[in-house]
Amino acid sequence: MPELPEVEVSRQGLLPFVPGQRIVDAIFRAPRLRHEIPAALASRLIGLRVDSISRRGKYLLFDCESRCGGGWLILHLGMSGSLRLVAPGTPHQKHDHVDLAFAQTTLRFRDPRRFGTLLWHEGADVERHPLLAVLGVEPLSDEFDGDWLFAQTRRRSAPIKPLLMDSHLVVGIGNIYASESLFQAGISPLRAANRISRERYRVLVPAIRATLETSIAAGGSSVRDYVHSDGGAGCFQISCAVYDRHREPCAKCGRPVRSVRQAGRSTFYCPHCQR
DNA sequence: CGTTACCCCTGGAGGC
DNA sequence: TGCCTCCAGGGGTAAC
Repeated sequence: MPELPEVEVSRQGLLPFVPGQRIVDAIFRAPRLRHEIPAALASRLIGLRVDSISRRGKYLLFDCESRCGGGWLILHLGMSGSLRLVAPGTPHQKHDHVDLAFAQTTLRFRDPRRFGTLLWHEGADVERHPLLAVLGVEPLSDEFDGDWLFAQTRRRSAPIKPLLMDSHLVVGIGNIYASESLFQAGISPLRAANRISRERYRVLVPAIRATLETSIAAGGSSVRDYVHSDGGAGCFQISCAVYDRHREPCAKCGRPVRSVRQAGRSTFYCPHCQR
């Protein structure tokens, strides 16, 4: 489920409850998610205080006293991961793979498909972790603007849509918001990135930013429900203009939305409104 | 170097 | 009801 907005909203949901708390227990019920979970990780974590929670792309970064002998817990929700805060002692259900227990609450990670990731980085410099060091710019940062993306795509002949999803270029834009942003900007997802004008990139980038920020704001209004509920990601089913609307009428022109496959992922767009 | 195919895994939807 | 196929909001790696 999670794209950047879901990860950010999850982070915001944890902020009032987790930072400042000490890990009193760590339970790993699966030997591995995407990566193997070191057998010694639980004992390494117990006793450390979570000082802050930050985000890089779709990774959540838990600062566990990293500047005084600790390190960073790196969490990626993958395709089907979700976080919840539950009362201590709450029975776990299927696919509840990780518990981080604090004095008053337990952070529980559920991930049916196990594409998620849990990693430990010893020491303070988490940005130098191999998986983080190669990441591109944050889409909500000032650095990410139309001129920058135009410059970055001069030698890229791939279609723009899979490029927007390339985390080595820009992080956090997943399959839904890539389609939605391109629809808002009126750009065909099939168009080669190096055949899009600077002016159109100056429309696309704000469209991406607006799409992500709108979604964060919508999720943010129900943050408590999200992190505290055991329901799914219902609050994130923001109205999509084209995503998952194959053959439905386009909101702008009424002609049918088309679905195509690009780099193994479904793309939705309006052939009439997007060029 | 840039681009794409494949793979990891479980579950739900729909066809027969 | 069961069985099969396909699909799913991610991303690292290998091969072209």
